[in-house]
Amino acid sequence: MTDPDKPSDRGDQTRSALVQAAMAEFSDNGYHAASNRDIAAQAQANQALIGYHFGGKQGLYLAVFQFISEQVQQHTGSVIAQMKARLGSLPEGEPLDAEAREACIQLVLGLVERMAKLFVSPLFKPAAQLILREQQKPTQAFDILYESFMRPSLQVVTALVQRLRPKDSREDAALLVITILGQILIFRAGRSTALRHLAWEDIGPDQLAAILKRVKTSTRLLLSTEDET
Amino acid sequence: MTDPDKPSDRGDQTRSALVQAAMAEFSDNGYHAASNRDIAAQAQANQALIGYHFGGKQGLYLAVFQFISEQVQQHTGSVIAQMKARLGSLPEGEPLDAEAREACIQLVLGLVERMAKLFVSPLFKPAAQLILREQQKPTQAFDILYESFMRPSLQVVTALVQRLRPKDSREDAALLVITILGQILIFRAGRSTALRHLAWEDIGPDQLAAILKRVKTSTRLLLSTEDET
DNA sequence: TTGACTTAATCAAGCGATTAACTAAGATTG
DNA sequence: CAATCTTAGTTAATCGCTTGATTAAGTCAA
Repeated sequence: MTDPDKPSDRGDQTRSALVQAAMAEFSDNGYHAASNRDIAAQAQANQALIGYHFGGKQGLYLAVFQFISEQVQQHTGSVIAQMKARLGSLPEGEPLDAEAREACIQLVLGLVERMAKLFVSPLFKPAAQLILREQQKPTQAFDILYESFMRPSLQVVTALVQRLRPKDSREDAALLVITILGQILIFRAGRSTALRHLAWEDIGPDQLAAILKRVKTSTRLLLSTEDET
Repeated sequence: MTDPDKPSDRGDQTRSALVQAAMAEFSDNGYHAASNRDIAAQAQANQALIGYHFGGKQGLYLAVFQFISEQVQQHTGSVIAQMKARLGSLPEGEPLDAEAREACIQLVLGLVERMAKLFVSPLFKPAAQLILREQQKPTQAFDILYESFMRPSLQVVTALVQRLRPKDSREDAALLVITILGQILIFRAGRSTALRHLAWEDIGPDQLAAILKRVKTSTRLLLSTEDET
């Protein structure tokens, strides 16, 4: 019964190893450049197992995005849940008092911090590259990403922002959320440019702290200031 | 002498056609997925001409980035020049008066507008995708991009920002510039997510106007507000 | 005629997919 | 109990096809 390293089925271990290897290979140079042979070799498995377990290269590709979605949800799920709870407990019709405003701002800043850490993490690099590529040429894989964690997160954050800036339309709030995200995303999407311009060799703890300070300051400012007309 | 559509050498036309076709093909699914045969076919040229004119696939790839660099410089060069001129004419040691501040802010907003238009333009889409890909795995091509137009632009904007926020260190200013850029970049790098969340089908003139309004408002705010400590 | 340019043909190498044969572990029999 | 069957997982080998590069022959304006 109590087997040491999970007896699970042999198949499960193989599938997992293939997905891990595939994520690395696909992210490295794209779907086409990754070869089933290389993926199998890196997973210490036979090439034909890709066909057996996933139906083929494309099936494996989609399985990678399933895996990524689960990973991200584990990382941000708790903050999103907190936001939903707070949103539900907010007085419905009327403006927020200072205390409630600050609590909401803290929630948004918390999510900003989590996402910044995720984007910058070396462990998340392969996944981030795959997500970025799907943004340029969305396939079926993008739907998996969007429905599983992007839509839920964006919706709840936007709702929160709209409570903080009651004069904003839903589109105004959504635009603000997107641009706040952009301030973080650029450290992944424009990584090399950012590093060179900042004369950083890498993004370590010190650099992450500097990024967070900048982005949190800006975000707080943007959430607190009503636009002039 | 006065030939209608440039007599130029046959070779020039072939090279140009190959570069254009290559940009489209490379951007579509990446370096490896693009085949010399497809590129040649789209350029209505023979496959072996790639070897003859560019030495091989990689040479053609680099030529594409030369071309992109020239394109971008034509698009943003004038604003950068204006900035350099303004920077030179600013009083050296002392804080700026309200008039000078506003002029500097307008210059930054002008660049923001140009870059937003560029990022969003369908014509620039292939180039943008190639630039994004080079950020994730920089090759020799990234050096071409960075040295030709990224470094000059970033340096002058950062210098301008530092005059607007004298308390900021050079790194503070650089960070602010990067995050402002991020607010624009996300509409290219995170295009699909942004479109879905905003319930936009595409980024047309109306959507571009909304983006510009949001980004310009935020940028002005960020440039004008000293950070609290 | 010269030299830049272009062409069709060919090469070895790598690709994704498929197949038939093999293994191991459970379930079903007599 | 043991012989047999069933099924999931795995393997090596092979298929037709496309890849980037090269080459020798050909074109064409100066």
